[in-house]
Amino acid sequence: MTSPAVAPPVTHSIADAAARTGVTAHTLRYYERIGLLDVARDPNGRRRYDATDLARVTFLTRLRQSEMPIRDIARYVDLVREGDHTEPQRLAILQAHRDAVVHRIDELTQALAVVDFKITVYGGSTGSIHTLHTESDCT
Amino acid sequence: MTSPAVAPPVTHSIADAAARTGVTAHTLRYYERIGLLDVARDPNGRRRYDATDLARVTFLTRLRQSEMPIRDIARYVDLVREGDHTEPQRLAILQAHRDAVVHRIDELTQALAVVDFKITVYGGSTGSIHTLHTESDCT
DNA sequence: CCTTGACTTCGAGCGCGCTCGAAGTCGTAC
DNA sequence: GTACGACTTCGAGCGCGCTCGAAGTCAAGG
Repeated sequence: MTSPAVAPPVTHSIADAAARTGVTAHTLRYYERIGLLDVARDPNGRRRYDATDLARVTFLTRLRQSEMPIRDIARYVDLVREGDHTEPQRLAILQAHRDAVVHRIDELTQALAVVDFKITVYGGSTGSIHTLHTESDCT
Repeated sequence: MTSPAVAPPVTHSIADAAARTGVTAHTLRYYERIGLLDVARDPNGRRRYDATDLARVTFLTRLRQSEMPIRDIARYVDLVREGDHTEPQRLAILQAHRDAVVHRIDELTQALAVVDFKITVYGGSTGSIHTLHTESDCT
C-alpha cells in the first residue's frame, strides 16, 4: 500500500520556500551566505529547498525570534555539520539559550508591570488586576 | 520637627546618576542629546540630575528593555513636555506599547517551547514538564 | 526571434542604539 | 605653577541583521 521504489524529491524554489517560512528570499540567500543553510542547486544553479531545509529555516526563525545572535546560530549549525558527536555541545548551546530566553521573558514581564502601572496612573485600563503600590515620581 | 524654610536641591553628578541608574554616562548624554532628557546645569555647565531626572531615566530604561523604539519614547517625552492636556495621547502610546510587550512575551514563550522541545530531543533537561508531541524533522 | 520573469552572485547601504574619543574647560591638591 | 580628574561638546564609528539593487543567466511563451 505504500509508494514504489524511488522517493520523489519534493523540493521548493526560493520563492516558495520564502512563502512557506515567512522569511524573504533575500534573507534566505543571506542566511545561506553566512553559513546557516546548505541548499542544493538544480541543474541550472537554482536553489531547491527540501523539507529538512525548510525545517531548519523554521527553527532558525525561532532562534532569531528569541534573539539568539546569528553568531551563535552559526556555531550551532557548524556543530550540526560536524556530526553526531557534537550533540553535547549543541545541547549546551540550547540550554544556555533557554536560560537567556527565560531571563528575557522575566525582564519583559517586569517592564510590563511598570508600563501597566503607569497606564493605571493615567487612568487607562490594562486588562490586568493590579495591586497598586504608591510612589509616583511622575513623568 | 520638619526641616527649615528652603528645600535642599538634592542633585547628582553624571557619574553618580550613571551609577544609580545603571546606564553609562555616555548614554545619559546621548539620551539628552536626542531629547529624551532635560537636565539642569550647575554654574560650571555641569549636569545635575535631580530625583525626577533619575526617575525618568529609570522609566526610559524600562521602556528600552521592553524594546520601545527611541523614536516612540521621544514622542512620549515630547507629549510630557507639552503639558497635561496630552495625557490621553500618552496613555494611547503606553497602551500600544503594552500590547506590543504582551505580544513579544507570547512570541518568546512560543520560541521557548520549541527550544525546550529540542533540548529534550537531545536528552537534556529544561526544568519544565513536557507534553511531548512527535514530529522531529531533525537538525 | 525577442521578451518576460524568476532566478543567480555579490557588494554596498541602511536603521538602530549606542559607544568612543578628541579637544577643551574647570576646580582642587600639591 | 602644574598636574590631575571629572566633566563638557560633538562628530565619527561600530556591530548587528538584514535589505537592496545592479548585472547576468536561463527557460518558457508568443
